[in-house]
Amino acid sequence: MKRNMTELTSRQKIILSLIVHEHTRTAQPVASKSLIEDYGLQISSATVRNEMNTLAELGFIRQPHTSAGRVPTEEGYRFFVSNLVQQTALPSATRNTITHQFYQSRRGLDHWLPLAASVLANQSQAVSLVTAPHSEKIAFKHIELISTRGSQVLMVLVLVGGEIRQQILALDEIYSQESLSETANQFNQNLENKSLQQIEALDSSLDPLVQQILTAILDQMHLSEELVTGELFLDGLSNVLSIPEFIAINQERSPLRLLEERPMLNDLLSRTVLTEDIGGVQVLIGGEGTWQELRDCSVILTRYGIQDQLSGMLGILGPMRMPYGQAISAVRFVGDLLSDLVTDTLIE
Amino acid sequence: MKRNMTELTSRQKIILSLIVHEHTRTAQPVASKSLIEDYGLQISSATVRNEMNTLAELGFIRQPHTSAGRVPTEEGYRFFVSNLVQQTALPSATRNTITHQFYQSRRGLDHWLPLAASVLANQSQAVSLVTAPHSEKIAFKHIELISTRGSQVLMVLVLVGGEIRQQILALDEIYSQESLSETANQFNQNLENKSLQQIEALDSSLDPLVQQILTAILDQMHLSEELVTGELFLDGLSNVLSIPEFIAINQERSPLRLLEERPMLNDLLSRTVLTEDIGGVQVLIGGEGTWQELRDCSVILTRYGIQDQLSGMLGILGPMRMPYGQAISAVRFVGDLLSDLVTDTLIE
DNA sequence: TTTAGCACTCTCCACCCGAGAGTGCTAATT
DNA sequence: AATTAGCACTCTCGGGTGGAGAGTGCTAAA
Repeated sequence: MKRNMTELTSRQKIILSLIVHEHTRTAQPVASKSLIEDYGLQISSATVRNEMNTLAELGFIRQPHTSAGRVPTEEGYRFFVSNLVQQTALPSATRNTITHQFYQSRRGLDHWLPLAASVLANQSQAVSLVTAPHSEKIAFKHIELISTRGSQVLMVLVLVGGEIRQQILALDEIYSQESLSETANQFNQNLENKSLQQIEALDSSLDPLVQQILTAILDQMHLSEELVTGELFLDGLSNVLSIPEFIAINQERSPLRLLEERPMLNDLLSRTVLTEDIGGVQVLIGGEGTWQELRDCSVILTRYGIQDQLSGMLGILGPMRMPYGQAISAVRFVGDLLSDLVTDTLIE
Repeated sequence: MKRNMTELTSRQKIILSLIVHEHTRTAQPVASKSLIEDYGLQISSATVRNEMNTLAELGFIRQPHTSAGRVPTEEGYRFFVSNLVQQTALPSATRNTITHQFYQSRRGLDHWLPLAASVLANQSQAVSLVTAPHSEKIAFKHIELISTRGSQVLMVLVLVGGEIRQQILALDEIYSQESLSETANQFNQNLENKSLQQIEALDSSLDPLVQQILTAILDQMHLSEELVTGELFLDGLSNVLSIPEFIAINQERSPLRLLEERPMLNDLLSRTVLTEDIGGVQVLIGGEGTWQELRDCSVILTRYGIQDQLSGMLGILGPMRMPYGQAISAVRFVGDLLSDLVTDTLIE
């Protein structure tokens, strides 16, 4: 029994690839005979069966029952994705169409993020998720105080990177718009590009207005530190409703719960894609022992944005039986596209 | 055969109510015998069957097949909701818990809206949706121009009602932050509380900077006119995965598509809940002939906000077999709660 | 090392059958 | 006239059976 995975003969690799391919296509166990017929292999089904036995010993494929065809195992998919998958680049016509959708009428992130989710969902026929980009280090850029009604003030805080946070402040007394603007100006002059830590270290002023606003600023900056603070764009849910893996035995264990429970999602994202540089695509197959909900699913994730400055995440969630080549290409393509867009509109 | 629906005898009403109740509980056809046993009726099953025949003639219940129990029809549910449903107010302990969640640490809409979706989903065990509130009439409140990099400028536009819209502008030439601030101030002085129409009617200035910004403002105000422009908060998807009505025969017809396709959703919302005053709860049963996707589902919707000023929508989407009493109460309760919160923090 | 041949295994589907749930109808009762 | 007991009838559901067919494993030959 060969232990080293890379010692597969090229024929074994071909057969494994074909099994994976055929199984993603038909969702059925793959028979030795159908393999040589459908792909025109110049070897007999008996030979294929012999090789299948070897692959089964290595743990890459298994039989649902005696005298059934073969199904890739989790290990099999993992080997396939690591060593055998070939990126099937999107057709250039498709690429152009997508790019055009993004660049027409530059509407900004609130247009691009849902569009990215929609494109990913369509291309992969799976569930897609896209998070808003997020500064690596939280720093003050600009504040605006707008008098609204009585002592209520709308604070609009812009962080370096372009993130906008708003809050309604109920101040102790009524201030005129002039004095509010003046106070905002002071903040803008003194705090520009200051990090959260630097601002926290400032001597606290005694002016109650300034004090109150400073507290609010710090609150908002702290909130912004959370990983997935703001919006999460999902799409393609209906792609996946008829896939048994997603309905699972009981609904408590459905993989979709992962998308609804923010703590779980944060955990997943921070443990995987956050460890990677921008541009790298990570493939998580079968929950890797950690996420029970993902037992029969795979997740493909990447980061987009600007290294060490600003980044968000995007990816797809689909059944383990998934066209990895296409899916990885789609994730990479959309990720790169968003990175370009974000770079063009960076708020320094 | 009685034609007038209100001519049901009180016993017929009771039986219809019980059938609806029992069917939502068990998802099974309801037998005459089980009805008198489980609810302790003082009449015989034969009498119940006679009444059932009348109800069947009126089209309120039907038999899946001869010699099976009875199931409410769409019409039956409609009659039940219009005439028989009794609001089962949420337990006061639950109400307090929920209210407390909303009022603790007043973080604003970005906290409340997902919370509302989550509460609705939990209370109804269905899919919930919440849209951000939206001004009835679009009017300018405040603008801020922030120089970022080169000739790029971040425009932050605040509308009356508190809606914030942002856009990155690539200006023709590089302007200093001072001149940008000055321009912004001019806008703030001249445009405050001006409606979209009023601003459109203004003489176009010849200053290229002013012209460019005015165009951007109008663009953003136009975007804000769309019904569901911004975020849509969904929750409870996993509640519904195991419900056959949602998986439907083919995934093209899944009711969940309605939540993913913005045009469809806009259509649904504008045709139903938009016609209603704030506080009114609308129940849409079985798509009412218009929405094929909702054939076996019901939607309960309401508006929240401030009449004629600012409003958003919230509601739930569940199987037609749904505990309407609870669901309607939950929607009404959360709607009222959000209305209060929005009123407290109105940006005039 | 590969392959043809063949017996063997297991699934899948169609069919049947009996039990049981629930009704509709009729005749008796209130 | 309304209600009810009684009973025959209908239809579903679940289990069991059996045959067809798909696919394998093994052996022996090339």
